[in-house]
Amino acid sequence: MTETNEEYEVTQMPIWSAGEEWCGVTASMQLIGKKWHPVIISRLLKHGTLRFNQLQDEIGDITNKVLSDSLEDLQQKNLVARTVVNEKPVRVEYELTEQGKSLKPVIEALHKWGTTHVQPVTNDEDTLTQ
Amino acid sequence: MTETNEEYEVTQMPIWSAGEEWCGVTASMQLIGKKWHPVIISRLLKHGTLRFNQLQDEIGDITNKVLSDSLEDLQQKNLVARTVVNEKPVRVEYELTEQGKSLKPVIEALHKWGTTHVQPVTNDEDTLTQ
DNA sequence: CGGTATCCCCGGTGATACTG
DNA sequence: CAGTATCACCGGGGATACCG
Repeated sequence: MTETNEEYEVTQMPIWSAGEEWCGVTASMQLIGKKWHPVIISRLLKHGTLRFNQLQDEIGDITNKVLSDSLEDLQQKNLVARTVVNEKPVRVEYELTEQGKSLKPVIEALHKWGTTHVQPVTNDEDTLTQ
Repeated sequence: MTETNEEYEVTQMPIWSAGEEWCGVTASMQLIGKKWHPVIISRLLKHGTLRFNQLQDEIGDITNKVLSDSLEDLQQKNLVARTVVNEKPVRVEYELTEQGKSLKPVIEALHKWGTTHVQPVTNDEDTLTQ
């Protein structure tokens, strides 16, 4: 609630590194460094708006609780907005806030690097010599 | 050892999301999604080569064990190279591999977003109205 | 200097079941 | 449909001490 579009303020401590300026990398990681956050955000970036179960299907192997917790965390951080549409049955929609959308370059960088520099292992058989 | 410059192969499972193509975001997070990895990498990107204690000083609040563990992990993932210089006392240098250096855009994106969109909280007093 | 070796703790993650 | 409510686990992260 209290739809403020302000920046989320980091309260955890280790933000400053000794003798260095503010570490933006650490700051970012505190907001999106959780296991499922980047995937969730990338999904919302791609589809715009998604409902709970849609999100769950998109991601595939995430439990209710974990998805719920993650979304809650993302809301607190003002990266995701939750909208309840009073229909029958109730529909709940999730979308990125402006803050969240501003993460696009970050997610794209992650995606690009992942697809370019990481080799997936199709584990039908280990083709490793050792 | 065995200085292969190949791509690290992901062995953990949840790489594919249901009905979707390879998820590069998840892949990336499996490699650099640990708490200290991005900071370490950003430090090495900035300084090129650093010794153990230099790295520790740069980061500030990281213990021996954790830094050691993180570096070990980064080596396994072929992102960081370790060189032992036999002097007295022994000098050990860490630098990014080519793989590691290729992360530059990612780290830059994280840094830029963090410095632009996250407000640091200098906790001398809570200036929050609520 | 550049690490190991222990030990411990907490919370992120997860499985399962239940609800408005 | 969109979640809570429990309970449990496991390992990343950390403090401290020791070593070649």
